[in-house]
Amino acid sequence: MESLELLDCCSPLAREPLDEEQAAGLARVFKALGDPVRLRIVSIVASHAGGEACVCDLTAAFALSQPTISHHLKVLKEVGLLTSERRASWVYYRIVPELLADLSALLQTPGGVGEISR
Amino acid sequence: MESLELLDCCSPLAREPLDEEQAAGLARVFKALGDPVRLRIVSIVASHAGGEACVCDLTAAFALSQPTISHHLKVLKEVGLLTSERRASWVYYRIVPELLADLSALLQTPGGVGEISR
DNA sequence: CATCTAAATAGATAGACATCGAAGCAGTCA
DNA sequence: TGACTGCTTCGATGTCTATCTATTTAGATG
Repeated sequence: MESLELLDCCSPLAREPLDEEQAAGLARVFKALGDPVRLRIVSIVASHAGGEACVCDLTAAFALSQPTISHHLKVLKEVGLLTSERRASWVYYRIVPELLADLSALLQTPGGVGEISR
Repeated sequence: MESLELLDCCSPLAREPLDEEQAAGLARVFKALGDPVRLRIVSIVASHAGGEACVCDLTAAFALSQPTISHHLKVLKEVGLLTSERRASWVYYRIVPELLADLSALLQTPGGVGEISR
């Protein structure tokens, strides 16, 4: 897992243009979220009791093969949105709230909704 | 442009799992942001003087052909992240801050960063 | 009108990706 | 140890997409 100081700190998109490197790093994360199945996986994990879900919970939630779910989990983990931990027979996935918070801050319209335009 | 009540209202990802339809709609938007060029376009437009930029501003910022930039603008517009307006010979693009704000709210960790895990 | 410039569309192509079944790996348990 | 279960990895495949060049559309202007 590569480090993910994509944002120096909470700078909103609108303050200044992203340089190529920042854009490349952030785009990887958004691309990971840019699949309906992965978005649902994230939301299922995030809202699951205890803040974690095992792969079996997830495969049960989709009409997709288990390897496909595993693939999506790998993608989400590679960009730093999820972590995993094996306990006994099961592997549990958790979200990384810091990264979600970073993305949230990035997208925040400075000064609040509707202040920039309109 | 289809309507975009993707979020009933600012509900964070973690409150409850997204249903298929919500996930599909949101994933389209994240996918649009999931390309480095498009992310930079959004940031350039958002941070540009007056809150708008013409296509010529954007083509000048990339080592890409004009049709390629046009393609990316179309994608961003189709998911509702940008609007465009023609004035004289030029077409000006603006961001839609409401949608960015919705996404920001969606990704917000309920209760603040780091409260859920760790 | 003829011409020029800005932007969009069309068509082609190479690379990426979501998905599957099959095979491999890792723990558990009798 | 052997068999079983949960998950990951591998390899193949059909679809999607980022990019290009060429063409077209739309305003402006002489």
